[in-house]
Amino acid sequence: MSRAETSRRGSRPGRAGIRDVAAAAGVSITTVSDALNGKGRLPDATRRHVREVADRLGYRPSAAARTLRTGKSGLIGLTVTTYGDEPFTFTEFAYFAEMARAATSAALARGYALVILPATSRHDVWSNVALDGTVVVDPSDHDPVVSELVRQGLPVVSDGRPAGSLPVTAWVDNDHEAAVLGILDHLADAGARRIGLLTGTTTDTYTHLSTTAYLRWCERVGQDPVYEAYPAHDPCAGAVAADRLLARPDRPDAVYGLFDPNGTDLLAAARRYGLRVPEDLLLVCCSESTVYASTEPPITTLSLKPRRIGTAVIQVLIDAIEGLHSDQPVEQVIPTELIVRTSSQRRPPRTTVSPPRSPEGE
Amino acid sequence: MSRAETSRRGSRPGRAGIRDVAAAAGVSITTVSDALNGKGRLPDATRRHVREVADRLGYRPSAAARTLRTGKSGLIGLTVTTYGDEPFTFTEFAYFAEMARAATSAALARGYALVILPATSRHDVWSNVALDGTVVVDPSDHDPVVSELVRQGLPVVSDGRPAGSLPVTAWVDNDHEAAVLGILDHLADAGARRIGLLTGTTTDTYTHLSTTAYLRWCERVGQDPVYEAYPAHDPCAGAVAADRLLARPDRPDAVYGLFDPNGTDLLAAARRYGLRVPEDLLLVCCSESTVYASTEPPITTLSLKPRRIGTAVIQVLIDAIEGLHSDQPVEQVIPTELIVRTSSQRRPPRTTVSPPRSPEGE
DNA sequence: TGATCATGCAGAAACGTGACTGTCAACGCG
DNA sequence: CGCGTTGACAGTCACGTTTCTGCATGATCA
Repeated sequence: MSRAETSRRGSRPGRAGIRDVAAAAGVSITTVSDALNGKGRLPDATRRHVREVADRLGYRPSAAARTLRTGKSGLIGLTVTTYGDEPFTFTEFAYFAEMARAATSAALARGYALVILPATSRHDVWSNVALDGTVVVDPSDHDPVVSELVRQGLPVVSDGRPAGSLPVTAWVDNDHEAAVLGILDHLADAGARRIGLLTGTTTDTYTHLSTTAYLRWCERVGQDPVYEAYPAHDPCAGAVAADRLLARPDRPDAVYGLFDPNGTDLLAAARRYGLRVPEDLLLVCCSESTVYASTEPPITTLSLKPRRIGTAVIQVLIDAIEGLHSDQPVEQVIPTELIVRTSSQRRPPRTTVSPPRSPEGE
Repeated sequence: MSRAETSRRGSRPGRAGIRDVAAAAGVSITTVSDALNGKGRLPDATRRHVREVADRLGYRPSAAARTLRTGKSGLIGLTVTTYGDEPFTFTEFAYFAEMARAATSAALARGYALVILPATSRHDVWSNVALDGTVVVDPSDHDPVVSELVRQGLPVVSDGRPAGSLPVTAWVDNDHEAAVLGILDHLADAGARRIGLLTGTTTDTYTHLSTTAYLRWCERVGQDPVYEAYPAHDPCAGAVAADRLLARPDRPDAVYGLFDPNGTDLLAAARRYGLRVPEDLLLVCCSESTVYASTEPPITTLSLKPRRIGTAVIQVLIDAIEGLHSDQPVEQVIPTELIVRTSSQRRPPRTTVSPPRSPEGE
């Protein structure tokens, strides 16, 4: 029965199927499949011949059919808990962008592609895409999507240790407690007497762990906690909270801001109150943005190394997908990096400013 | 033949198939399919019953099987031309992030999801995912991936008008020429006598159109062009080029920077040379970043409205996918927005924004 | 020389769904 | 009462792969 060539006339004229290749090469579809996938036992001559014919016909195997047959789609879901309507979160934006970039790159290197999906539980979208696994960034306590995916037997790896009893397959995170303690010690070493904190009102683990570490440090060294909390998803609220923190009667002489925009917010607030940085106020914030290298003055930042996290998350997830999870632990901790700049050093290395060369005094 | 329940024992125990639902509901799989998809003619009682049983079993239709059958996957590829190894480009990063966010949101609203794919022509990844269409951001002259996709009959919509004879289905872009002319007029209105340009050495259409518009404007008003070009993908090269521009003997008294980081670069360079902004130097740059609202001084920026572009690209693409392209043009121009701040106003307290163009100029 | 075995390939069964076709009863109508 | 019509479903094929099974053919060996 030669229905291959004839009955396919109704399909896309530009797309050739495996049967067309088989007919053109004078072999069976089994041979074509084996030749192209490197399976079976075929002489090199046949293999080369089939590949040549396939190339000539512009044959591309149907991803849908392959997925249906093999059960593997090569797709990995990427989702971020969102605080608003947008699919991405606002606050950790530079972090997420870097992390997503590294994750995309790492996945691509192993033959997988990333699908951006909403954290909301929209069944119609989630169930319409065949996933091999999912990356969840900063999952909330009882994320219904995560539970559903795990229930379906899909591996789920989270960026950020899961809160509560979220049944993720594995997670990758920083040691936020150690990072905060390191910063506070760094500020104290630079001469800070009263260190304030700009934190969030959200209940995610990052905010929680960092704030707890701050409070414990304060207790240890005998300092009264000085902090302001604000809803981290509101960009304006950060500026207001920074202003409030510096307007307090017990004004801190050093501040650590947990979120990316806090550096500029605090800098602007300091200017308003006539505080010089770092002479009157030491500043550190957690950020991946490069703008803090060229602010006036440059601001010391804590990098959570999103590139490394994104890469690690993907490696762990794909290992789980391919059944290579072996004996390594399913919990991975990535070290943070403190990028020390002028804003946290009481004695800044006076940079010599080159004199302005004015060619024609204006 | 009741092989449905028995032969499926080898599959995932957590996943029920349509046959399981049919058996549990006491109907045929046709009825299940019709009931869940709203097709056929079924009494509401049967429809509700089937849906209830499906929910109870946690039935989720196989996306792969549905894709194979219907030919639609609900997936849209998103790719960006890359200048390095990373899948995303560096320079237009804030732009791309905003655009991708809006595109994701718009796609989700219509039941589609976005797949991040590399611009490189890696067949093994591209052909492993079943796409309904693709968004290409700033495609290069003769992108082989685009040609291949179009050849397969897939709709391709580009962000940025295609260079050369790239056979895209449709495109969405700003009017870059008008934007540049508007900025130059704006700077001239503010008192600029010699306006410089910080541009790129790349050959993409954005850089090309903008630079050409600048040169034409210079010719029209009789000013010698003063510009520096640098490879836009190198973050350090921007700072060097900004420095070089302000070190020239024919130093401009106003500069427009085509790329996102140019604002901070130029500001830093101006500080090095003791130039006050805006008194000695007027500054505008093209950026989507919010940091320019709180720099010292705040910098006037041109926004390309990536949110609107991302949304428009997705709408056009999905219309093409679903065959709704109707009679509207396949080329859509999104207006830019000039966000005027202190850096481009010689008299800061002036709040009223001067009208953009004066047709009776030189 | 017949049994064993590796080689090179073909046939056909799935994968899970959507859609087309067919069947059977009930019903209205002349 | 016979007949066309319609509602409510069931059976079955096809989507395009991968893969299991199996059949020839020639080589090797006891």
